[in-house]
Amino acid sequence: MIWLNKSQMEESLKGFKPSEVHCIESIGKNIDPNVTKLAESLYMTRGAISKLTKKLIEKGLIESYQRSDNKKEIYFRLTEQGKVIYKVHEELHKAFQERDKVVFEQVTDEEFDSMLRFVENYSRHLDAEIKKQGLTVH
Amino acid sequence: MIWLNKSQMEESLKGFKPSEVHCIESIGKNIDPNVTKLAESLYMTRGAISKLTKKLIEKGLIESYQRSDNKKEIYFRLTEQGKVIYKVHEELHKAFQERDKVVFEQVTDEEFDSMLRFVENYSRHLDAEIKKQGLTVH
DNA sequence: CCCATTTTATTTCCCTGTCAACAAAAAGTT
DNA sequence: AACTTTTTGTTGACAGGGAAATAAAATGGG
Repeated sequence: MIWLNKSQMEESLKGFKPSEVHCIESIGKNIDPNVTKLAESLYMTRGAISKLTKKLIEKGLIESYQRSDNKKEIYFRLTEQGKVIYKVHEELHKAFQERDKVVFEQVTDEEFDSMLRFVENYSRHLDAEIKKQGLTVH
Repeated sequence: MIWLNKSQMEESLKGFKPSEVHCIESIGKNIDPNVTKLAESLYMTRGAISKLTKKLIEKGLIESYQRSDNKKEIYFRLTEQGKVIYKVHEELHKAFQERDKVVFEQVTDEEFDSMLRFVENYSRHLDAEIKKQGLTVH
């Protein structure tokens, strides 16, 4: 086990695009993710995911596999190298959370609740408006 | 003066990309905007603005002009056609505000203040962190 | 079982915006 | 004034991602 500090971790992710890291993250977190699942979880088109996974396979960070009872869907898993990136990203995420903790700690429960309530409210409102008529939101 | 309802306004903006409308909006709001000013206000590179304005000129929505005492900077203004788009967008914006008013009215002053305070706090924190060391935020 | 429909993944084409190189003008320095 | 540096705008190469067309497999209905 090798321990890296924050800048070392950042350095080791330097060679990868945010979208690639996000894709690795999503593959690591989901169970049996396929193109469609990844597209939904990353809010991208299947076409984009198809290209992204292809690139990640070429880089040796992920690999694809199929089920014996399904010749259509293609699933992905992390390679050992991919798992390293996944871990580094996860640790880096924690480090940033730790760094920013002070700000979030100052927020009281009441304040947090009211913010959450507002966001949920607005979200519900927009969903309703979208359903009501067109597709535009703003 | 012609009055349009919301869907009619949306329809009349259909032929323009969001970036184009935003650019028109920014040109309409700023005084003597040049490429650099627009780039800053729209958080885009000068290259992107240069191409965008070129396209808007071809479409006849804006026109460029120079100052007699400055042969370098190029300013933009809306044409009559551009002003129409500007107005429609502005009205549409108001319409959406009106539509969503109910949600925002439910937020009390205290709640609003606490949200604002949090955001300012976080923003200041991130600025400080960026200054402190690298350029990364997350 | 067979055909129509749906789901899934891939590919091609296209558009948008960034980056880096460049040219021209302005500003600063000596 | 003559130079260097900075600012400003433009261009071309490039990459990322969306839309639509396509192919292949799965599902559903008769």
